[in-house]
This record gives sequence, structure tokens and C-alpha cells, in this order.
Amino acid sequence: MKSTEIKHNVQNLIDNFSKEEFVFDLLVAYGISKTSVTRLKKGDYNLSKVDGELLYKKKIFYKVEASDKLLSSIEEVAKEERILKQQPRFAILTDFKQLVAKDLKLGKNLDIQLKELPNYFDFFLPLAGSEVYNASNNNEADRNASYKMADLYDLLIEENPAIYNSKESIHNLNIFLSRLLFCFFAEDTEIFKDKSIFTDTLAQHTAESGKDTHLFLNDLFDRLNTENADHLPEYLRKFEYVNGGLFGQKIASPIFTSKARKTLIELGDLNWSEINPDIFGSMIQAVVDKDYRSDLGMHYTSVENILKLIKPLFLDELYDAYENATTINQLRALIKRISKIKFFDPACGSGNFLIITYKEIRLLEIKILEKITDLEGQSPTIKWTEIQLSQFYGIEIDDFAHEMAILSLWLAEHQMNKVFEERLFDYGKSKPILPLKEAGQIKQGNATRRDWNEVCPISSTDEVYVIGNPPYLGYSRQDETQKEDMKIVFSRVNNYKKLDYIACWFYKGTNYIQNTKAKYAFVTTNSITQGEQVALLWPLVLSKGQEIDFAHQSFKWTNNAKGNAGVAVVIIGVRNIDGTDKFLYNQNLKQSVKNISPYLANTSNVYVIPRNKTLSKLSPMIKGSSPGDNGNLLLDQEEKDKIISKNPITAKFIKRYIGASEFIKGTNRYCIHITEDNVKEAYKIKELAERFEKVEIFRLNSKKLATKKKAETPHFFDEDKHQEGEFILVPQTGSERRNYIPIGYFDDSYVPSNATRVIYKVQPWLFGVISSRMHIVWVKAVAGRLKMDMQYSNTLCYNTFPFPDITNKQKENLNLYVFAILDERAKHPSKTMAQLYNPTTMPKGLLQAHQALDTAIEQCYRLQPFKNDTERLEYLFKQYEEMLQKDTLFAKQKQSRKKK
DNA sequence: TATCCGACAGCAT
DNA sequence: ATGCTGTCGGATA
Repeated sequence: MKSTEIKHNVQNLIDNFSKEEFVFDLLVAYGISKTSVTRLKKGDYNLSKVDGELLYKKKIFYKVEASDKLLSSIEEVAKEERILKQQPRFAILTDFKQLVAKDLKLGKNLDIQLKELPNYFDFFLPLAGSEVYNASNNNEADRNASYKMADLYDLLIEENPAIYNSKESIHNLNIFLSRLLFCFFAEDTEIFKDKSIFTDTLAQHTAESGKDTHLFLNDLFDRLNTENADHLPEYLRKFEYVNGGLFGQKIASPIFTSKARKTLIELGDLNWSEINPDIFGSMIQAVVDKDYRSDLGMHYTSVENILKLIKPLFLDELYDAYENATTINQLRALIKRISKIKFFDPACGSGNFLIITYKEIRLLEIKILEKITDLEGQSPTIKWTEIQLSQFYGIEIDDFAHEMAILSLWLAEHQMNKVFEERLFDYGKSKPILPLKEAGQIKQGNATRRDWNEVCPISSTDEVYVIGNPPYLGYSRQDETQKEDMKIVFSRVNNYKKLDYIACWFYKGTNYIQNTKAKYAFVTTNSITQGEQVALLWPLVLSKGQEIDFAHQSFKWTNNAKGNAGVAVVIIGVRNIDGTDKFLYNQNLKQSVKNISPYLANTSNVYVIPRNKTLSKLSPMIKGSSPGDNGNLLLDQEEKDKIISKNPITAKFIKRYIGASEFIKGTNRYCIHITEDNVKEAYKIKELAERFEKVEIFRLNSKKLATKKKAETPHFFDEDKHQEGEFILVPQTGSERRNYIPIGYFDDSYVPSNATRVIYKVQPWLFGVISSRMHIVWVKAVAGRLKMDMQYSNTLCYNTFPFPDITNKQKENLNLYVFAILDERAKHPSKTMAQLYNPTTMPKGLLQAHQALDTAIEQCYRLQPFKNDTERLEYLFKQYEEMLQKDTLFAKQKQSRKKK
């Protein structure tokens, strides 16, 4: 079945709507056979025993729900085991006005008016057996053009190698390319009156050798900058005056070869009207940046994601104002307001946020004008657009991208003018595009160092929206310039060095909007809302009378780049406190909330600060041992067998090595772990001595002083924390999917790696505390993340964890539950921890043992059971605050006593 | 200065 | 697409 057919079916079902038949019609619309649906209706296929529910294996769960419960109910359904057992792809709830659905495989949500369903029909396409169609082919025109531009670029560079000799000539080349692109667009999209005028004239007036191509282009670009062309030859007079912005500066065109000229003409022959200025700019940007060449436009932000930011920031509110305006005066006032708003992207790249915003604002204006026209009746007084490109401000560090942003805004203006004419000027009234009158206010520069107020001046009454997707870089990936940027931006702040580079934009954004009506919102790495960065960044923002007014919780960033890791991002909007509604989005579910904490949760603003001692009375936890060896002190099974068979005595220098991966996947790894008194003996073994030497060389080459020093003892780990006796092991990184943290128990024949956290000299009940649901709820809330997966930390997760003092008797009781868990694990010796703790394959007995432990742990806190994780977390946060208060009080007393 | 630890527009399978 | 490494700079005592 084709997707257009399905869309048609869905429209049909809405047009002939029946409450009783709705869900059945829906299934039929997506191509489920009539016989199956009949059997479902009769009840044969319905696996739910609850009245009014429909549970169709591997397909859907459906229920009619009260309006006020739709959103809460869908979250419950998504967790209910009896439902998940049947693996429905979708959960669908409706009150026949609204429809809320969840894709249980992808975790995506849908929350729409039922009558809008035909517009969102693709959400349920997997029901028809096809995954949602992949949009990657849609950009083929952009891709082809970009690759061809890359060819031309390479040819020009080859013929004009001197271009790279100065910054100025690179800049000139950028402008030159930008002018070519403008001409390609102009001749295909009626900006130039005659179609193909650029390519045709070029082909006719230049020699095949390419030798005079640059002269032709010099003359042509001069002409495009000249208002009065009377004195020029006829072939140039045919062109129009464009303006003094794009063509103002006199630049010598690069020399062409015959191949370059041919490529230029081929480029002109492409159909540029199909090219989409939203993303083309980002792709073409890759042309001049060789590193990105293979992944054209890797970092461009999709329209979908841009809307996720601009809708809650301003567009939704403007549309509300539009809906509520009923008189011509009100509507005109709204246009006036819109025409005064400033949109500012201080990391604008090739301008996608500004372009999409521009288009959306123009569309809104068209709608307002249509409404005015309706009200005015017979003789509408339509004016030209009030929206100016000069309302759009940007800063971009990359010179070429900044040229592309300026160009793309012109093209977007032209595109929207066409839409404007089509929708409003049925009488053929039009306005000449050329000469281009004004441009967006895009400045080239480093946004972390420039004064934003100078780029986009702001007064206390100005309506300004700051938007964008600035660069993210964790502190260890920043280069020297970026570190210097951080130093300048945070010159008045202590303890900023571990912040992500993007924190510069948040801090400057906060200073920029202070005491104004402006707001800002950025797409950002989720790192600044998790782990240790939260308490570093957010006090700087929230202490200035500002608040998070909307946020999208973590979602996976998708880009077309090959070989590039995914990254999890959030979208955060900040404003000066104003007491109006706040919205928290999870996937596409929108929830009105009382507060949005810096962790992007609906709780008060509590900061969990890393501690080096436990808050509760628990044994100390430390990081595992770090080899710092470039792999030379570590052995896999094969290497170990080989080395021992050759020289059996080495066995005494080898211990088992256990990291998160070895523990979770059940693989074997070994390490060379020797003590002070057998160093000499170890060096006698050739294989070991060779490895030590490699370690020494590696450490000497390190930038870090401490590591260089450790080159003196290459036979030891860089940081050896190993102790005698048994220990509990917690993997540093673990999948987000698990409901429990898999914890291990090992003896000292194992050395735990730096990818673990361990507790030596331990009692079993502590194993129970860390394995508990209470603990993972806490960890999920406060831990840092790698993508979406948890990063367990002793200082942040364990040392901060509030756990009550318990009696020895309680401890002994907990021990029993821990033994039960270990027993259950032992029943499955062939299964890895990954299998045991995968929520879909977890053995029932193990799950039950964990649940029994959970109850016992929770009773240490209070007798009344917890209803859900939200309640658990609330309780834990409260405990944390109380215990922290007592702790600091105690510390102060201690200090004052010392002073006496 | 010695010691300890979180993070990763990531990295490997 | 899943799921965790190892090296590094920064902070603390």
C-alpha cells in the first residue's frame, strides 16, 4: 500500500467518523486485513481482559480515556508489563477530541487533535509494515550541486594556488563563490528576468580554453554593481543591477582552466530552483572545508529541530495572538509588532535558524493579511510585506558560512515573496526583486568575544529572540583559542574550566537579556544539564532573576554524517522570571509544569554537588586502577596464554583485569600487575621487559607532567588502587535501558579498571543498597551521561546518595536479600550480565529477587510504600537537602571548635 | 605537589 | 544501532 493511499484512507475515516469503529477503521486504513480486524472486533484477537481496552499483539494498545488523564495514562501504559508483554508497536489513547499516542519501539510521542490525524498519518506507518520513509533522498539536488561545487572549487585552487597565501584572498574567494551561487539561483528562479541568462552569456562570450572566463566574470560582477549600464556592451546591459552589497567590492576573479570553465557551465545547467536554501548553505559550506567534505553539511539543524526551538520560544505565542485578534486594528497592530521583533543567532553558521524563522514569520504575516482581507471585504488594501531582512541578526566565525548566511537570506526573501504573491496578489501585482535592498545583519566574528549588544542592539523594551545551535565541546576537547574564549567570557567566575564550550553562549545570553523583554533558547549538548556541570553553570543563570521557561528533554541528534557518533541534545529556553506558564517537552509530549530544574525535571532547583566523602554512613568508594599504558600492561586471553606457555613463571605477575565491558559481557582480560618486591624478577622476562619499555616511551610522550613522571616506573599502573580482599564493582558506564545497575562481587585476583568504581572491605548489605531501585532512580537523576547512557560516579552518585542509618539487625536482614540475588544469578551461569539485566530478557527469578530487595531497602526509608519513581525521587531530594544541611552545620561546628 | 576523578558534536563492534 | 574505553586536564587537600 502506498503512503498516499494510506493518507487518503485516514482522511476518509475522519470525514466519516464513528466513535465505535474508529480504532478498527484505523487498522484497516493502514492495510490490516478485514478478517483480522473482524476477529479483533469479536474479541478472539483481543489480548486484554480489561473492559474497553484493545490489545492487539505486536500492533496496538487502544483505550478511550478521560480528557484530563490522557497524558498521564499514556506514560503508565508504556510501563505496564501485561501490555508490553504483547509487544504492541503503538499505544493509542483518545477522548475523541484529542489523540495521544506513543511509538513504543522508538519512544516517539504524538499529541494532536483527532481531526488533525491525516496530517500526522505517517506516525503510524509502521503499522502498514513499512518504517517511516527515510527522507535522506530528498536532498539529492542539494547534494549534487554541492559535489559539483566541490569539483569547481578544487579546480580553481589548483590553478590559483596563491589563494591560500593570505586570509584576504581566501575571503575574496568566498565572496566570489557566493556571487556565482547567486547567479545560478537568479537565472533559474526569475530573479534575473531571462532564464539561463548567466550560463548562456558565459558560454557565448568566453573561450573554451577558459583563459578569459575570469575577465568575463569581472566585467559581469561590475555590471551587477552598476545602476546605470548605458555605456556597457549589449550582452552586459541585458543583466540587471543587483546591488552594492553582494557585488559592491571589487574582487579579481580566479583564473579558470578549460575544465573549470566546463564545470562552471555544467553547474549553471543544474536546476537551481529545486535547491533548498535552508540546508544548501550548510552543505556548500562543506565545500570549502575539506574535513567535512565527505559528510556534506554534517552539522546542519533539521527544520524539525529548529521548529522545536522557535515554536515554544515565540512562534506559538505569536500564533495565539493571531488567533485572538478579531479586528482589523488588532491584526494591523500584530503586524506592526512582528515587524519590530529582532531575531538574533549568535552562532548562525550558514543561517538555517534565521532562514526558517524568516520563512515562518513571513507565513504568519501572510495569514494575518488574509484575515484582514477577509474582514475588509470587497476592496482589500494589501500592502507589501512589513518584515525586513534587517530584523535578522547573526554572528558567525567562519567567513564563508557568514557569506552563505547573507546569501541564503536573500534567497529566502525571494522565495517568500513568491509565496506572498501567489497567496495575496491574484491580480498580478508584483514588486521587483532587484536591486536587492537590504541584507540580514550577519557579522563575521567570534561570538564568545564580540559584544552581542553591538551586533544586535537591545533596549529594555525591545522584543528580541536569541536562537541557535552553538558549538559543543567538552573541556578536554577545547583547543587553546577556545580555552582562551572561556577565560574571557567567565573572567568573573571561579570554577568554570570544566564547563562545555557552549556554556559561553548561555552565560552571554543571560547577561544579554538581563533587564529586558528578550528571551533566548539554544539547542545544546545534554551535558550541561547532567553530572558535574549542572552546579557549575546554572547558578550563574538562575541567580540573575532568570528561569527556564521551556525545555525539550534529551533526544538523539540525527545527522547524515558517516562515521560520526550520535550525540544527545536538549533544547533550553531562558527568560527573566515572569510567572507565566512553563512547558516541558518529552519527545513531542508537551506538559505544563510549575518549574523546570536545571536537570530539566519538574522539581525545584536543587543542585547535587559532587562530594569527596559520603553523605550517608556508607563505606568509601573509589575509582578503579588506571594502567596509563597505551595497552601494554594489558593482555587479552590469547596474549596471556602465549606469554605463559612460553614462560610459565610469568603467571605470578598476571592478574585478571576487570572493567565495565569485561564484567557486562563476561569476557576475559588480564593485566601485568607486579609488586615492589618482584620488579627485578619481572624485568628478567623478556616479553615483560619489552612491554615496560613501550609503556615508558608512551608515558614520556605524554603532555601531562604527572604521566611523564610515571615513566620512571613503567612496570606499575599509572594509578594503582588495588587492595587485598573482596570488593564490590560498579561499571562506570551502562546502558540507559536497564532497570537496575548490574553490580559485581570480586576477590583480589581481579584488578578493577579505571572504568569502574569499587568498594573494598565491604559487607553484603551495601551491595543491596547500590543494586536497589532507590539508587538507580537517584543515579538516573544526577549522573552525567554519555549520550543517553548513565555515567556512574562515586563523588556525584554514591557520595551524595541519601541513605538512613540502619541497625545491625537491618543490615543482616538486607544480607539475605543480597544472597538471594546472587543465588538467582548463579542459576544462569551461561548468561552474561548484559543478558541478565536486559529488561526484556531478565530471568523472572532474578527480577523477583530484586523486587524483594527493593521493598526491604525502601522500608529502611519509611514504612509506607512508594507509588512510583517520581515519588521516590522527590523523597530522595528532600532527604538530600536535609542531610546536606545537617552535614554542613556539623562541618561548621567542627571548624569553629578547631579555631578555638 | 600528590592524588583523585568526570567527561567525551565519542568510539568500537 | 548498541553500549561502554582510556586518556586527559582540572580540582582538592
